[in-house]
Amino acid sequence: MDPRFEASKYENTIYNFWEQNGYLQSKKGKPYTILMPPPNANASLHAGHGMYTIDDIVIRWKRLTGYASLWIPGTDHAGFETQYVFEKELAKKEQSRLNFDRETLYKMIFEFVKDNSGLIYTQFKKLGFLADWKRSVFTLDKQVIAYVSDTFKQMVTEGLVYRDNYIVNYCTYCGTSLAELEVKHIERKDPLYYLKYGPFVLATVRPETKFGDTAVAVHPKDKRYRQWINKDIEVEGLLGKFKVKVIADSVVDPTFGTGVVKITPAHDPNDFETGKRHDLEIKKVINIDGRLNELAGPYAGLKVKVARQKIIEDLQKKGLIEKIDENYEHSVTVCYKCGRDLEPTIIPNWFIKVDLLKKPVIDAILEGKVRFIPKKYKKQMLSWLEVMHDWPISRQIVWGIRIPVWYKVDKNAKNINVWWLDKNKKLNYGDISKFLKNGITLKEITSGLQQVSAETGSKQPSFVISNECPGDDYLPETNTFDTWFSSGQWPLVTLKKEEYKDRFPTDFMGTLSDILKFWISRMIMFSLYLKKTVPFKDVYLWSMVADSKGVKMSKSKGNVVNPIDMVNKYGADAFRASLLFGIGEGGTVNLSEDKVRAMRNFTNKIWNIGRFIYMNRSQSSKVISQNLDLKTKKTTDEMETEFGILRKKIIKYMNSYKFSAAFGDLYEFIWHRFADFYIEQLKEAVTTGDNQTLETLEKVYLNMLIMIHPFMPYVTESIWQIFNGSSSSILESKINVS
RNA sequence: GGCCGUUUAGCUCAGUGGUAGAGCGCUGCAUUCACAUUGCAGAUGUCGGAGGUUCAAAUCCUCCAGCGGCCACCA
Repeated sequence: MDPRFEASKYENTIYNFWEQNGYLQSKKGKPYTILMPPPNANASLHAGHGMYTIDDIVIRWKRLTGYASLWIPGTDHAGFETQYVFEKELAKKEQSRLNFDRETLYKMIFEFVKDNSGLIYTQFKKLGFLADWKRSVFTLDKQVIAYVSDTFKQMVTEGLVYRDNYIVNYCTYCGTSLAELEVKHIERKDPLYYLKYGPFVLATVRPETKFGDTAVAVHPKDKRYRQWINKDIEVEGLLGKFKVKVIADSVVDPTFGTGVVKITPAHDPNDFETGKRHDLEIKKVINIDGRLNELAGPYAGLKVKVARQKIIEDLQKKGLIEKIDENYEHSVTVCYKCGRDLEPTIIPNWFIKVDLLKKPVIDAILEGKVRFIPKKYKKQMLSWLEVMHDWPISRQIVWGIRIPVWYKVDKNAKNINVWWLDKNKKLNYGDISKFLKNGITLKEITSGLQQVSAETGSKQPSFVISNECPGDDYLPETNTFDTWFSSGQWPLVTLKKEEYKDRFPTDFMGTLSDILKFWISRMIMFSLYLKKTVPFKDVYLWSMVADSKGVKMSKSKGNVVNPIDMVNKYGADAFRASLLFGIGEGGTVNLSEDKVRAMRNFTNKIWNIGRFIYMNRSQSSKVISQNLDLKTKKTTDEMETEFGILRKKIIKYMNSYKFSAAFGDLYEFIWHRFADFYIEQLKEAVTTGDNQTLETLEKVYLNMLIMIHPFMPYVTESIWQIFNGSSSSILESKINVS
């Protein structure tokens, strides 16, 4: 044995050994199943992925305690995320999504993802993950698309899906609407304009939406304005005089500004709700390209921010601005992806009614059918489920599973807006009837199709749900499902049919806490809806991996630790252990090179204990064992007793998922009790040929190796094979937990 | 504004009613010894603050403050 454990010398050989000898597959025994949270197909490993180690520890521990543990991997197409990355690549070539029809764009992204996928699995293997890679599932695999489409069909049939014109947060840059979870709120200073508005003065940060005002609201109990309620007022505006109704609504805070609010249902979520309550007209003045439309008169065609400046100047000229508060602080909703201001706007969307679906989820959590570790996430989950609104599932991007809907288009077709490229690659936009009347064929439109937006409500065209095109006179819905709509069905598409009998619900779901609401909630929801049972029993949430000071890693801060660098330098075992050592369960994980180095030193300590025993074993194999002297006997007895106690403690910790505590105790025992104390005490006896003591040392040592194997698989397996032969595996060992 | 978490050594963090702990860093000593990626010894703490419960509180309770997370609202 070398005087040092050189991880790089063993890791590949050991992993290949596991792979070639079927250790990635489950063995006989009681089933135990973990589904890997699918990373983005085109991702490469970052520090956060390191936490998948937790799942691997559980898989290995369960294997050693006699379970047929199985870890099924997969990758996610990550719709919005991936298209965003791809569009950035396009932009480098001075192109944009608008240059391509949707089919071409889809194919291009598909190729892009294909070129970049596979890397993360190679990296996972480097970390030693015992996953059954042959069973990998991609969320755009045929059977997944079919399953997800069937779910949609069933939900439509059961009345759980509706289309509606709904105010959504729309990112004019990314070109799609976002769910509430995908928006970010930031605090910002913006000017608050006090506008003269007929008999009133009112405060707004968005004067450019005033062309879409369809009411003015005051608080019902506000005495100042009581006389105006339900009356029309005449307002002098930039486009001349107009009349607008005064309504009373308790959303108005009489102490804010002047206590008067303009209501713009088309461009503000609150105003939209208010508008619904008072049955107000909806006047859209901003198009989804972020520009004002013809209702804005001379300002039509201007982008929102430009228009705002111009409008303010013009209002000032007309003397319609009373004052401007330049230091107004408020929170603004921005796109979580590109950081730009979101435009609340009304576009047709597909929605899932969640009221009926979320109830069983809440019950299951309350009944403890799904447990959360750490416990605080149970409360967080429940409080979020309570306020959960209907889920807008349509995204106006191409990278994803298309909503399998086809609109019937006949001679009288209308109420369907289309964006399409003609033969000359020129983008056309408008109601489909306009094009058909001008002699353009449906085929021409579909071959260059970018987007379809069908009206809702009474104007909604008829449609059929089908994966295949039902006929020549149909136009496909171009919206795709929200990524979480498909990944939410992950537990329902990863197992083989026959496995649902004994591997479902699965046992453990270890994932990052920041997708608790996006993903975990939806998986439970879909599973309860479709399978009438929860998808997994225990959810283990780990927090963000941060740098040594607890600061989130980011390229701009320059504090990113590359896991693969750490693995190459110090070994996979050291990197894995550094994510666990000295942390609280569910807290921030601080990663630093110092810590990885400390753990590398520990692997070396484990190795050298083995080296000591091994050297003496080969030397003393022919020496006849002596009678133990009393002191030596007492020490070995103590050692065995102490290890016995530790063993029970570790089992207890592992059963309650206290990985850090388990590893910490093993570290303490192996280094500071076994090596520093017992070996030192017994060294003389062993080196002078006391075989019996050496055997006891070896027995305890090998048992220790088994216990720590889930945490440090490579060094333990390497030593095991040196002691027991290169065809043996530590994974064949059994830890008796009873 | 609501809920949750957190505050312990220079740094990063464990600890849970009974003598304050680890890793890294620091100081001194040890070298043909399994390992210097080592060993031994040591320094550094009013355990955020104030009250309370208890024979006994870092640990349980109340209040306050700082930090963090989640949610809601912001014309």
